[in-house]
Amino acid sequence: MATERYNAREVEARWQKTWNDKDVFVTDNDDPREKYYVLEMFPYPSGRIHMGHVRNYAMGDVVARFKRAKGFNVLHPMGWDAFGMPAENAAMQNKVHPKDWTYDNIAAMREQLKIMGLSLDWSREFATCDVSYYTQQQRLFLKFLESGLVYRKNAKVNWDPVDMTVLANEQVIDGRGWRSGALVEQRELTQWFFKISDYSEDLLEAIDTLDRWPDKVRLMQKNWIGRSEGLRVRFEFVSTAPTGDKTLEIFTTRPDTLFGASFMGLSPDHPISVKLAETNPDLKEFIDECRRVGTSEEAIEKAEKKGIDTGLRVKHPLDASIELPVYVANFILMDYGTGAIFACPAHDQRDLDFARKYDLPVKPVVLPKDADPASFEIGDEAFTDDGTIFNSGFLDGMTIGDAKNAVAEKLEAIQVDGTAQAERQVNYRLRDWGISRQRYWGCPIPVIHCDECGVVPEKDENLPVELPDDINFDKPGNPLDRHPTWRDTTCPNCGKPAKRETDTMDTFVDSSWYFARFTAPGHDQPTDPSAANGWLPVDQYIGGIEHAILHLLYSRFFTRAMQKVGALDLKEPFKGLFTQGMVTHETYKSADGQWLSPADIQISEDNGNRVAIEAATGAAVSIGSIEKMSKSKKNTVDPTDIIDTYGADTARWFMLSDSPPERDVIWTEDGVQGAWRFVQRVWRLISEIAENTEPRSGSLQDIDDKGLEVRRAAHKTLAAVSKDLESLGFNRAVAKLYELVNTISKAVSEGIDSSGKEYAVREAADFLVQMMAPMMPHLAEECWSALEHDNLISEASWPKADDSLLVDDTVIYPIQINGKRRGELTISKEASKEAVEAATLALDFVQKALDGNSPKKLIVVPQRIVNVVV
RNA sequence: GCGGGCGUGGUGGAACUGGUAGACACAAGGGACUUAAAAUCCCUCGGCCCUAGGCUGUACGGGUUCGAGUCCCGUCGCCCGCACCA
Repeated sequence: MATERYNAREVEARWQKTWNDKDVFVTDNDDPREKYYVLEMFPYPSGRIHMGHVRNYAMGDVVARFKRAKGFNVLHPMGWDAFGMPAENAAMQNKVHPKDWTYDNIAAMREQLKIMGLSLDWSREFATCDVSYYTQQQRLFLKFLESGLVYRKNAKVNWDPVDMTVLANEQVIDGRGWRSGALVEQRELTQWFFKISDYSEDLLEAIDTLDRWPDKVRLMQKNWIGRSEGLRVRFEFVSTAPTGDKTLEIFTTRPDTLFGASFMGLSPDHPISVKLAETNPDLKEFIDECRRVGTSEEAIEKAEKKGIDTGLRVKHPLDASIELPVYVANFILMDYGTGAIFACPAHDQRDLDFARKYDLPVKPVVLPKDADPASFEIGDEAFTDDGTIFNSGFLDGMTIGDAKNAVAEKLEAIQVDGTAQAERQVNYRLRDWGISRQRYWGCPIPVIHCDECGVVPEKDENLPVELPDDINFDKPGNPLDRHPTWRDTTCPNCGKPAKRETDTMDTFVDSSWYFARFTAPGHDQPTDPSAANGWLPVDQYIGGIEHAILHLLYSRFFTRAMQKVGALDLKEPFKGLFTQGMVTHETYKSADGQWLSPADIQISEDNGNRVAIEAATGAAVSIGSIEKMSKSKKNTVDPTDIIDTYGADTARWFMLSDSPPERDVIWTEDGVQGAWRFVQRVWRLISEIAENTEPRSGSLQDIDDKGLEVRRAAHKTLAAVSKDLESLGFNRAVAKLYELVNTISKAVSEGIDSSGKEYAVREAADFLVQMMAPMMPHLAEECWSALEHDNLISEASWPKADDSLLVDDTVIYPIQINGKRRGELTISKEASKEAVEAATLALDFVQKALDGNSPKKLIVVPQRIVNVVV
C-alpha cells in the first residue's frame, strides 16, 4: 500500500483556504439556533505569539468547534489589547511611532494565529487602539460620568522625577524607578476614579452565583473585596484636638474587646497627626520617616512597630474614669476604616508588639476555654481565638458574638457631641479604581478644563477625542502635555478657550468591555443592546490565572455600570471561566553562567543520564530546572518554528495532551515528536481504511463479535470524549482517542473479513475523525475527505452514541477476599444479586479460602465488585 | 503570619458519587524488518520473593469502613494568593 506521508504544511494551508473562502466561521447574529459564546483573553500585540497563546487558543478552539458541531450558533472572536506602555518604550528606544509599532505587531501576530487554523470569526476583529473602539469607550466614560460612576479626587502616585512619569507599584523597585533608577517620590495628583466601591457588596454576593468559575478565583476575589463587619466608635477627647475635633472616630471589628483598650492609634496621614506635626518637630520627623519607608515593600514587611505619643487623651466610652493615650503609629493605614484605631494588645498581635515596646498595659478580656481567669496572662503572643469575655464589667461571661452586639447596642444609644457614639458599619478592602495614566498611548479621557466652568465633559457630537499622531518622545514626560496645539480647545459649555485633559485611561478599561463590543463590533454606540443581551454572558471564558482579580473584577464592575447606563442588561459577563496553566520548559546554562536557548543545545544519553552540549561549540551545558517559558531565561520555543516543522495540528495536539489544562505543561521535544507520530499514524490508519472499505457499505445484519467489539469501543469512546470535551478534560479525551486508534488498528490488521466488520470499522473511523476534529481540524478534514464524505467536517454535526452499545452483556466482577483481590468472575449483566453470590461461592479460590465454613459476610456491589469476608 | 491547593512508577499523568491503583503517553530495554539508518511493527517496564503464584505499594503516622489514592485526625514537604485591613 502506497500511502503518502502526511504533509501537514500543504494540507493545513489548503483547508484554511477552504474555510476562509466559504466563510465557515463567520457568525450571524440573527441565526436562530441556541447561542454559545467562547472567548479567550485577547492578546497584547507584543510582536510574536508564544506557546502560552498556542495553548490558550487551542483550548478555546476545541470548545468552539465542539459546540459548533453540537449545533450551537457559536461566537468565537479575536481582537487586540493594543494600548499600553511597551509601545511607548519601543518609541523611546527605537524611534518608531507607537501606532506603527502596534499595528505592525498586530499584522505579524494575526498571520501567526491564522496558521494555527483557529475557527475564529475574523470579520469581528478590532484593536482597542482603533479610533472606532476608543471613541465608543469615551462615549461610555461620559455616560458613566453622567450617572455618577466617575469622580475626581486627589491621590498619591509614585513619581519618577527623572523620567517625569508616574510609575505603577510594580515599576518601583527598592524605592527606585525601574528604568531611571531615581528615588521615587510620592506625589499628590488629581485623578479620575471609577466608583467600583458602589458595587462592593453586589460584586461580593454575586460571586456565589458564579458556579462555573474556579473556586480559587472566587476566593481570591472575595478576599480582594475584603468585607468586614464592625463598629465605628467616637471617643471623646479629654480636651479638644488642635483640629477642633471633639471626638476621635475609629473603626473596629472587635468591639467586644473594648474593655481591654490600652491606647489609641492614628495613621501618620491622619488629619490630626498632620496638624500636630506642624508644631511638633519630632512628630514631623517621624511622619516623614514613615512616608519614606512607604515605597519599599520589603521595608514595610519588616518594619518594626513604632509610634510617638501625641499627648492627647481620650475617654473610654464605657468607663469615663479611664483615659487612653493617643499615639501616632506607623502600622495604621489611612485609607482603611477611619485611619484611627483603639488598640487592645491582649487580643491583637500588632497592638501587642507596640504595647510591649512602649510599655503600655496589656489587659486580657477574652478567656480561652478551660483557662483560669485569675492566672491567665498574655506573653508574646496575642490571644485571637474564641473564648469567653471577662474583666469587662457588664460583658463578663458573654461569648464574643454576644459581646459585640451588646457593645454596639449600648453605644448606639449614647449621644456624644450630638450624634450616636457608635454605629455599625461594613467595611471593604476594595478601593475605587483610579484610571488616570499620565501617558500617550491610551484612550484619552474626554473632558475639558475651563477656567470659567471647571471640569466639563466633551460633547458627544465632538467625539472622538483623537490621539494626535505628531508626537515625539525626545523628552521625558507625557507627549500630550507638551504638544503645541492638541491641548487647546474651546469649552463645550461657555465656548471660551480651554484645555483638554491630557491623562489617558488605564488599559484595564479597554479590556473591561471588549467582550461586549464583539457582539456588534461596528455599531455606532458602544453596544447594540439587543446583540449584547443576545450573546452575553460569555459561556466559556479562557485565560491565565494572572487575571484572576483585576481584569475579571473590573469587567464585572463594567458590566454592572453598562447595565446602569442602558448599554446592556445583565450583571455578570462571564458564566464559565477557565484558567489554564503555563507552558514551561527546561532551562540550560553554559559554564560561564549564561542562559542558553533550547535551539542551541544538543541532548544525549550517557549511562542513563541526560547530558547537554552547546551545538555550535560542543561545550558542556548544565541542565537546569523547569521554568515558565521566558525571554530572560531563553527557554522559549517559537510556535512558528514548531508549526513550520510539524504543522499546527501537532502543536495543538501536544498542548492538549498529557497535562490537565489547568496545570502547567512541560514542553519537550520528545513530546512533540510523539504527537507528530500520532498524526502520521492516524493518517496511515484512515488511508488504509479508506482504501480497503467502501463508504456507507457493510451491513449491521451479520455483525460478529469482533465487529461488535469495535462498535462498542467506538461508541463508548464517543460518549466519554463528549463528556470530557464538555468539561474541558482535553488530556482525558486525548488518552481515549489513543485507545480507540489502538483498537481500530488492531481490528484492521486482523483483517476486515465480513460486511459487519466493514460497517463497524467504517463507523469507528468516522467517529474517530469527528472526535479529533476540534483538536486537529486540518488532519480531520483531510481524513474526512479521504473517507469520501462530501461535506466539511467543520460543518458536520457531532455523532450520537448508541446507548445500547455503552454497556456490555457481561460484567467482570473482581472478587475480593477480605478486601484483597483474589480473582474475577465473568457473569451476565442481568444476573441477579443471588446469582452473583452463588457463582462467587462456587469459585475454586473462594471455596479454598472458606475452607468449608460459610462466609461471615458477602458484599455484592451490582456491576462493580464482590467482597467475601471469611 | 493568614487563606487556599497539592503530594500516585524513571517522567507527564489516569482512576466516575469510597469498589480490580498505575489507563494513555513519554523515556528506557529487548526483538522483527533493513546492507545500514530513519520510519514502522511486536514484547518488557512500581518494588520485593525462586516460578505457579505470593507479598508489598498512592509523602509519613494513626483512624473510620467488608473495602481508602479517594473520607477523618495529626506530621512533613511543595505550590499559589493576600499580607500591618484594626
